[in-house]
Amino acid sequence: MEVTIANATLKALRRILRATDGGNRKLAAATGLTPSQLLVLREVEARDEVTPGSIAQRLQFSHATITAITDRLVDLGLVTRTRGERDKRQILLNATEEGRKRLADAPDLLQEIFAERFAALPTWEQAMILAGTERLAVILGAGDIDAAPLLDTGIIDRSGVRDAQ
Amino acid sequence: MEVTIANATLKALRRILRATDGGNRKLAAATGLTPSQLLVLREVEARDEVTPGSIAQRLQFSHATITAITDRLVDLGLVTRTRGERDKRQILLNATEEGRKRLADAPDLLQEIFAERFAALPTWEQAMILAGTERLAVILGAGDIDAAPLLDTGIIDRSGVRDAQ
DNA sequence: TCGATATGATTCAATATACGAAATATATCG
DNA sequence: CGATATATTTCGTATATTGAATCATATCGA
Repeated sequence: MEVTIANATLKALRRILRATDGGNRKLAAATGLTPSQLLVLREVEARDEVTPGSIAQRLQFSHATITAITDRLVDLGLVTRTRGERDKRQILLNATEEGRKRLADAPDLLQEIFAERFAALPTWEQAMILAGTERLAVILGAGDIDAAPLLDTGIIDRSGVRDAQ
Repeated sequence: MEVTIANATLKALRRILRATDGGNRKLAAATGLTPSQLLVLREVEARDEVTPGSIAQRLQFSHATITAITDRLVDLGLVTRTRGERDKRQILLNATEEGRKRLADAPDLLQEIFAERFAALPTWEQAMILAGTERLAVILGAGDIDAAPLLDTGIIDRSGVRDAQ
């Protein structure tokens, strides 16, 4: 059964995930935040006026966890809580100036790595990598990739990946 | 300087990281382990006779953390501890049968996703994605990509990012 | 050989993470 | 209005994570 292309891609992808993995901790440490705090702060800053619930969903955390982390971020003065006006059950989170600054100051690890190595590649190769990576992002991200259904409903039985050839 | 390609690639890469991120938690939950435990167990199973220290280094965790997680894995009967003979300060970790089984049973989330979506692509596109992804893995992984030196000593080309603190 | 120092691992204390279940407040629907 | 659903928080508990201190073994220099 020819699984080679998919498998090789998976293998490469795992290497990428592995390589980029440890960085998060270091990065967070550099900002004086924990990885989770950084994650949440990023989410809040990216789109203002977010509710804890939406962050929980997006980050695959429980509401309780988001509440706890938000508590800390508010204590640190990086995020503010406001009661929603349209719907008073909701809480709206916003990043403070300090919060935004903290994020802006955070060194972008991937960026650094790229600055060193990606630029050295010939343009055609850069273009190829871009194309492949974007495509992969679409595949993985398409339709709000939620692992839940896959895991919950019992793993897809198909053991072999069909491979055009 | 054409930063655009690098930037677009970064953006796509972040989407990938984002998409694959939540999965880890789900995956771990599905195996009855925590993400960290799964991470360590994988490491132990991959190469037998590993020392806690090497895992700590490889995973960017402190020794204390590895000790704690190992305690748990031993309690669960998934890993064994043995004193090293060559060097009696060392502890050698091995995965038990049960440990290996647990890993084998763990659903491979990326695999599942690929089974559904990757196979649907035309071969030429699969090939392109593979090429790009592998190249990216090399770039990111080359020379044992350790975030530490980059962050700690600010070796980076001083193009703009200043170290936070 | 001995003593100084280095290394590998653990223990300890403190904080943060993460969750489910229950509680609270508000919305919405009939 | 009352029933039910939704958004968030509170609470209790288990785990994660770290730095500092500790213990045992290695190794190096004289």
